[in-house]
Amino acid sequence: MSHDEVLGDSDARRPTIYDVAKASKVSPSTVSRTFSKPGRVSAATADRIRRVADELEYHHVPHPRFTPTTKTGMLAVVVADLTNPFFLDIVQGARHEASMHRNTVLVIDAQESLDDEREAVGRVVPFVDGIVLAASRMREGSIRAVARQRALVVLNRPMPDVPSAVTDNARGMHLAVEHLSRLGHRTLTYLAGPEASWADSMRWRSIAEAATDHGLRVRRLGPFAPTAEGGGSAVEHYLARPTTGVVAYNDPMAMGFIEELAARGIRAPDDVSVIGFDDSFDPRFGDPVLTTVAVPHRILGRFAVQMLLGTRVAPAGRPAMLPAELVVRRSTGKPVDGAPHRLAS
Amino acid sequence: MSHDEVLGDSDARRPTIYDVAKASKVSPSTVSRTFSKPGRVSAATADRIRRVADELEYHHVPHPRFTPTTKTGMLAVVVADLTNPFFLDIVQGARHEASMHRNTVLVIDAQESLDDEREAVGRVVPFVDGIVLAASRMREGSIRAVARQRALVVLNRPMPDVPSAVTDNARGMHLAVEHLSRLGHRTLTYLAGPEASWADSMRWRSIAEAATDHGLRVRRLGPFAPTAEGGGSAVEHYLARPTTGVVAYNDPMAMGFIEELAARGIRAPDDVSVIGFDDSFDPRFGDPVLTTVAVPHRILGRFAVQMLLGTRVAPAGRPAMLPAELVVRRSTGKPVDGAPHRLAS
DNA sequence: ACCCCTCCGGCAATCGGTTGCAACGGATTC
DNA sequence: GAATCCGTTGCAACCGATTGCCGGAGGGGT
Repeated sequence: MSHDEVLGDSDARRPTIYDVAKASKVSPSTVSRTFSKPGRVSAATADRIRRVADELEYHHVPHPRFTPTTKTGMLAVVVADLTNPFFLDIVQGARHEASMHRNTVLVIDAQESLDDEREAVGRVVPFVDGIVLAASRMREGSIRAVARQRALVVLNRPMPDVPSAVTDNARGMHLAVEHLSRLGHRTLTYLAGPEASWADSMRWRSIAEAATDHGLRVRRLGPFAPTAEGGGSAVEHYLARPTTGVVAYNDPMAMGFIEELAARGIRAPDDVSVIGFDDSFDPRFGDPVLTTVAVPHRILGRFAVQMLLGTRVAPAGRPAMLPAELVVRRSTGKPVDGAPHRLAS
Repeated sequence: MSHDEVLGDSDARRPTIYDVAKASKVSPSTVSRTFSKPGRVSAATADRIRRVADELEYHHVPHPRFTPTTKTGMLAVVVADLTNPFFLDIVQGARHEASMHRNTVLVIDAQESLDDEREAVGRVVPFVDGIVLAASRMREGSIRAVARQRALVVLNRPMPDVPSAVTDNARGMHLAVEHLSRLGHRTLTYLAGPEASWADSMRWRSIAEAATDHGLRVRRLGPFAPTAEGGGSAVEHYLARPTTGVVAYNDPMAMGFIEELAARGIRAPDDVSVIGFDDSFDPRFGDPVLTTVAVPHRILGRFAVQMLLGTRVAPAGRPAMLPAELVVRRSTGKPVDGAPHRLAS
């Protein structure tokens, strides 16, 4: 991480108090005091200095002895996609907890891009007291490197020896499969999310295990983008070999999937049962309202900030585990006779 | 804005390279090189220094000659409420444009709180190259003070002599009223948003004008919180003296209003026509899908960043004006006979 | 034995704004 | 006329990490 990568070039240099001092024939300290100690400089000289400063386009920014060791009261929260309400909730939780301790949260939307994430983290690291990576796509090595520089908490991705918190994906997936099994489903499809995501591989592994436990068959489809669009694009592949039950990597995918099905005249839960993950949508919206595995998003964000600020001690060495539960709403039901075969195109 | 307000107290001082140097009996420069110039220091000394640093809990942060004049490649976007998709879109537009110029966007959610906004802006200002205030609640004086320090763009609030962009609220409101008038509505209610918001007073003024032009009567209700909850809480007051047409300060309020009505057995558009503002919701969701005044959110964000980076020159002295249009969806229709009187409780 | 080159660590300057201390000059007071 | 005081300004140190330059130590070649 070289100089130029971190900070932009300073070719278009702004003027300094020294320039202003020279131009107005006073010492730099007088210029400094003009701006930062009102009244400490005579009105006449202050006026003169201000005029010169305006001319030179010197803009004064309060510069309270910022050194690499001073605390700034700012925390960065890096998310993969701000338009996913799941992350929005994490941010809200973090923000709330931070403001209780008079800290400011800076949100960074990495847009699922590894490069953007790395660059943003590199830029922000010298200026914040701590960092929350809410769903990092970075390599473990890079994350550890950051952790050596600043207080860091990783969410939704377990990392030994780095403070981290995850939700109990295995249990959540188990509940989902059990629910589908009880309803009478025998074949499932898993709509996979980003391959770089720990949660995705964890969820796939868990659904496979749970399916075996319940004597069901499950198939993996994807990867797709973890968005409504991604879910929609899964439909075509799905219809080649449909199943009565579908579990998506996350809620936006599940919703996009249901919509695209509806556009083709296939309805949930009548023809297909669909389960999402994260409980990220406001249950007042959507049709049908999505059955989903709920994780305590807001608490995750709160947790992370508490760990950063030292309010809560992280369990040493291993990630904290938060519970998951199944929220049964109206996108799941009993499979109809003949389905899914009548769907096959 | 004093020292202590801007940066947190530094009582819990972190160790410096000087501490490490003293403890490992080398000069500070050697410590510096150990971390920032790999290979420049012999493996033996480097190891020793690293061990001492670990012991003292010195964490090295690359510190690329940061001075008040260096550009950091970071831009701050301050929004009033991140959970409002309207702001989310502005952020996306800003983010996209910024990343095209290799800049990073830091999002700050002020949660409609003046204090939080002021504090956050004060903290972030020394470290960013520019700031976008997407819906500031701050006083004009404070905003101007910030503008003197850093490149600044104000959105949704016109400010003479400060670069700003607004949407054509008057025209948008005119279209909304015209639409309702054509459908046959004769009485309207405006659900007001935050009083500190310029957009709110502008929208109220515009609807009053437009109503006069079309010979309608309009009443103002509020202020309410600019959220779904706020809209819901408006219902009670509304029902005391209902009208057939309702225009809300923004979309979340309109949605919350419709929901709460539905909970009481009153349906839009059958019993009441409701229009929102901003077109912030994904039209795939919601029931009924909201008729709303659409403003080009994403373009606003893009615009702002272009003005910050100097890619686009702002019209001097006065705010740039972006067009608004009416998106007719399904929350508006002809008023039924007898309505609204049969609603009166 | 001499020269040269490389490797390594230290000295000191630098960045830009802040601040403790001292000096200066005019006005007031004895 | 000298002592005192206060408001104003300048000098120089400081913050913490980086970096150009230099010099000493050690190795290899002739």
